Amino acid sequence: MAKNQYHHGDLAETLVKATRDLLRSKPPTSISLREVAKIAGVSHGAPAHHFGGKAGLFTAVAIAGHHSLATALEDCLVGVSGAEKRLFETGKAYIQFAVEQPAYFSIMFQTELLNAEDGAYTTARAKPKSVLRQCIKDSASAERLDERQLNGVLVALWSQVHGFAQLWLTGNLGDPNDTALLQQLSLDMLGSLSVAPHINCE
Amino acid sequence: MAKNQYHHGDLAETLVKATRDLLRSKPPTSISLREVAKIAGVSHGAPAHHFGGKAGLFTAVAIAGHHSLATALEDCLVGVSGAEKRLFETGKAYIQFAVEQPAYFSIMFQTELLNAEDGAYTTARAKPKSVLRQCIKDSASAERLDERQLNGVLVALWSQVHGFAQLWLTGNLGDPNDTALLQQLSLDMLGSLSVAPHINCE
DNA sequence: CAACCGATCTATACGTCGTATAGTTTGAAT
DNA sequence: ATTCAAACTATACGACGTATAGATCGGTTG
Repeated sequence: MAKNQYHHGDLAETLVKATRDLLRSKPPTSISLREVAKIAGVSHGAPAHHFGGKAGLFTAVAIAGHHSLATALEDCLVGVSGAEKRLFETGKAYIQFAVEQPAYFSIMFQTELLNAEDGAYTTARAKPKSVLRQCIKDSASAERLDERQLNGVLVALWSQVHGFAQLWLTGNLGDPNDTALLQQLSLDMLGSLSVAPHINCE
Repeated sequence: MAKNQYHHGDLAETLVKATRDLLRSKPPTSISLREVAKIAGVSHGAPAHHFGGKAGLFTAVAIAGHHSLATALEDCLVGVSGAEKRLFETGKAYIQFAVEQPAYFSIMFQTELLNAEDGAYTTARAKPKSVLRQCIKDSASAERLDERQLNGVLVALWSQVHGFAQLWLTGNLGDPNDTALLQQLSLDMLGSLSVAPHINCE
């Protein structure tokens, strides 16, 4: 809280927030520690003390991102009933999170920019996964699934929404600015789970 | 071919190949132009002339990667019959490509490192997509699908294998070195298309 | 055959970056 | 009041991407 140059209290969080703000307008790769430090009003050497280096700062940002994503996945379900609908909403929320803050989302999974072995990071990134898992587990027909099948569905669903997000953000599915197309494609995709089996039945 | 310092003929391709080799042992982010130039035995300013800059070189590598991926997706189907089996094999091939050369695969979709608007790049990255599309189109029951449904299935499938690849490579699904787990998870996932509808039926 | 010329590559320089290190300041405990 | 660890600054260093001017080559033209 203190505005003194030294010991201003929560520089760490300030730096994380500054990085998050920068991520709204530019990708992780083009963000420099010096730029973050300047925004926070500290010397460019300060971040290293709190985070050990650039990877450390990015890791802290990624951790916050995973917590934020997990929360978003939980919040999208308030007042939503029906197993199918709940799964559908969760998928939409995952994609929405990624699309609304592309750079924030991307840094969360760009392990070569992070201290991927950091315990807090591995713990944090397990949260969205467990929310998805619980969501699937709650679905009515999931009771018939054994642990391995449940995990298969989890991986399949997670992969689907995650892959869609990245493919969309990188322009592989069409113009990333075409929100109408995004709406259509994401719904078609989430709905195609009931279409896909036609293929399996040859 | 000439070993003279000047005009050695195909420096461009030499640089691309050198980059590809580096990608076997380190991620794109940690590769420097100067390092690539040194391997190719040229001055560190040379790459800029051929590719305009780092992004240009990476774009050339990404283009080669997409061609390579498209070829892999085609080659995996020789002698494989049955619509379901062919789709299955294509999915496996996509994942295999990504897992065998993680950095090569990742640079292909890391648009912030590339000249994403480059025509040759956008053309090249459309190839794997069209191979997938044809594969789906060839499946027996796909005849019943209209254009939009077909596209929905394409996006769903592509998203699934692509997302799985990235989640796996970033360690989100388990130890990336556990090949047995990879085998199990990928098969479970690809097979879960017939399990998923249970969820939709509530 | 000789002069030329565009393309290819080198040499050099510049600003920015991440990081390491030594020094300075602060708040709190003794 | 003094001490001390933590927080932050100041400085320096090597590596990087890029721009630019110069050197060198192959091929073409007269």
